[in-house]
Amino acid sequence: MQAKDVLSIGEIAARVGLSVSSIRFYEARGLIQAHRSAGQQRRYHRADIRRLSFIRIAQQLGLTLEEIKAELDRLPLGRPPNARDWRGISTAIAATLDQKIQALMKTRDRLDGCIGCGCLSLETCALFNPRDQAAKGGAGPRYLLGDDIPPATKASAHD
Amino acid sequence: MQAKDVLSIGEIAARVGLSVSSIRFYEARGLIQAHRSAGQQRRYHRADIRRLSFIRIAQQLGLTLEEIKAELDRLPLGRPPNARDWRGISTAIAATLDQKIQALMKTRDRLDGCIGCGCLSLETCALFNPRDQAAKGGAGPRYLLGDDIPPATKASAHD
DNA sequence: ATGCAACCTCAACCTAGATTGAGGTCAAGC
DNA sequence: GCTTGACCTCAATCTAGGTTGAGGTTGCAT
Repeated sequence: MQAKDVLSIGEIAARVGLSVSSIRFYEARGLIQAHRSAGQQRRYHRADIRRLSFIRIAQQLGLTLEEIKAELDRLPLGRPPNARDWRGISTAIAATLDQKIQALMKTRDRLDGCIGCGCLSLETCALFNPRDQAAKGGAGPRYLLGDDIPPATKASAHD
Repeated sequence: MQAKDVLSIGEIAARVGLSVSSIRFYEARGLIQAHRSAGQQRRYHRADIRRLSFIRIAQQLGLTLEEIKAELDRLPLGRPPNARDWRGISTAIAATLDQKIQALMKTRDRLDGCIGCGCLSLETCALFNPRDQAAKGGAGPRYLLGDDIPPATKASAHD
């Protein structure tokens, strides 16, 4: 297990369990950079393994690439990040996760109330109220989980 | 407030707080049906208000349209669903939600362990382990939340 | 010095969940 | 009976997060 300091994209992909195409995609999105060989092939440092692994984990945790980029942008520029740097941003992400869990539990409780009260009877039900916008605007269940709520859409619902 | 029994798509859209285009989209996806006027315009029944509202709520709860369709398909066919029918599927959804919360909390705990153990040190870390596939395969954070885990992808990671 | 796997770019395609626009029809009020 | 807003279909576009393929280079081992 010789400590190889410079890796090709295929090598680093195998190391972190990502596809080559994803890594190029992340580069296009600004989450990672590579320097190039004389023939324009991407070359990575050992430290990039950690960076890519972090991306993978953060995705498992439900963060968008935008969010992940925001965290990564807080890493130091001049030197490779150390354990403390990583611990810092992991802690930040744990907090984000907590918020998402809280939001989900709150919603769960509301649903409970709705079921309990013989609800789904409209008008009185918070979940059924059209003015109670939450799921509009993007793909996926994201708003629900604690992200920005987009400004109310046109739905002129005067029921 | 006259009880109108038949509604146009614009009317029902306003009632439930959805856009007209979404409702057509849901129809294309098989979540709702309309009968048609002589001139091919969609006509909805009062009972469809509840159906569409349910779709909205279930989305807020983070279900995909596929999942929502699966629930709706369990409603009776011959008659309009009653309160008990709705209560039944709401309960089912509460259970799904619980699973998602559990999964999220478990992941949160794992992250905690990782931070605590001075982790992010690779090799030993469960979250950092490439073989620990979870976020691959589709869009969004969905697998994480307890959905099907897709079969392991090619990543030949023999680190 | 050559062969071939791995790399390069760029464009097209994919799913989910829609919105927007073009071009055309319906129906209700005056 | 005509105007006008609401409706119709169908195709294109969008975001997120990628994959796939075409067509063309690089670079390492023999």
